[in-house]
Amino acid sequence: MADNFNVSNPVIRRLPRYYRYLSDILASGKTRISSTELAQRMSLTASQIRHDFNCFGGFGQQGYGYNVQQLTSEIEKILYLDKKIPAILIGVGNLGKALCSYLENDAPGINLIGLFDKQPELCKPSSGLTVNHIDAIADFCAERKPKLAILCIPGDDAPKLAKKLCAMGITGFWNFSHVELEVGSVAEVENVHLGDSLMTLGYKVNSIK
Amino acid sequence: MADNFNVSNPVIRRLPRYYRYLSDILASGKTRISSTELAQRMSLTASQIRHDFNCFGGFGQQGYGYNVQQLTSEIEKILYLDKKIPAILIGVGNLGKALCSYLENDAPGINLIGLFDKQPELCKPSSGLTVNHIDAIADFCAERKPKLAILCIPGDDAPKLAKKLCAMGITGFWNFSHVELEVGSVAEVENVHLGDSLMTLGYKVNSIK
DNA sequence: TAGATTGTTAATCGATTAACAATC
DNA sequence: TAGATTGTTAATCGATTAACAATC
Repeated sequence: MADNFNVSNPVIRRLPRYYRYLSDILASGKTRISSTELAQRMSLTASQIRHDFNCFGGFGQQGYGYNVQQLTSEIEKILYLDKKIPAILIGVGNLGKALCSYLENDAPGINLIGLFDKQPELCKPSSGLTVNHIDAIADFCAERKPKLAILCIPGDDAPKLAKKLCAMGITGFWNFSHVELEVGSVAEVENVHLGDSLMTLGYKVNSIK
Repeated sequence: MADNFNVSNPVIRRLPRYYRYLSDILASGKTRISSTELAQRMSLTASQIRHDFNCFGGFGQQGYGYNVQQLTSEIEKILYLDKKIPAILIGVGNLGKALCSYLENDAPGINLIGLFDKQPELCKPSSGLTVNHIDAIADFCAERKPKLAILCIPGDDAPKLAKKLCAMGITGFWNFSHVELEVGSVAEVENVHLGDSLMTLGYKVNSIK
């Protein structure tokens, strides 16, 4: 109902997790669920769940709870999973290939339309898409108008390339390079810093008494 | 100096980022830096930086700032990057292979000692390690005592396997499967939910006015 | 109607920021 | 000594939790 005009980052980051759990619950055949039960399953508080859902208008019914089907589909809409964002992937190395097969199968809200690499002849395209030379990217963007770029390239090259891609109409980056992009407010950036994630885990494992 | 006895999660999650930036600054030849300058570079507040560092005892000097070399090495110690945690990787598909080559080259604080798959004969080991059958994992753990497991397997199999691995002495999971593990308090879990990350980005990109 | 459970406001908690005395 | 900048405490801000009236 209401649109995302006042939604905090912590809430946004919880939405995909709600969606995952609710999809499973829906698949299990359950038709209704209360905030209390969902909270138990997800290790959250019922209060937080109701609070979160109410950012978007409230999908429940007093005395009943939430209809699983309806709630799932509402969150699906909030996350725009029905719309498929056209995306390109740059850097078809090991990681790039892994992401390709994920994106072509069950990735949510995205449509991979182009692959690019500095040395396309070295990349065996396991996917249906051919790998283009990176110099072809400007023409490709002008014609096909991708909105999202997935960066699987070495860190040093990433910031410069990102800036260029912004000028070509890219408004979102899924960044797997090990550095941070400087794109100001013209694009959204989601960093997947595997090194940071691993160091955090290492810290915790080493800290176990 | 002081040990990690009262460090909040947000602080822990910022440590790897500090480490990345400081390593770069060190490599650039700069020998001292103030909290104000570091804050500008990292888009943080100087206050937060001083606050964060003081969780561990304070590494600066009034009137001077921080010695880059010393600060970097302190954070390196805090993150235990000198210790290499012995780790195994399970599921040598596209993603598993990508992580292998990352882990064998420049991954921080980890030492990959074993690879496992349900169908090892189908996995071309691009690395120096051979791929073992997953049934060999118990014997391997008994002998080599890995502490960390990297799960690159389908979601459905992950929770059951994780539980078994806990019993084999694993105390940390780097989880790339799309479900959450239930390991109670016997192990640390760091989830890399690529789907969640992508949905968050999709939400933001679609929300741009 | 009575019971259940939401939607929503108020209270609490924790993290971030500001301020400044300590001190190099 | 004067200037700079930390370490640390206090103030602010925002997110989470608790409480309860609304209502199905």
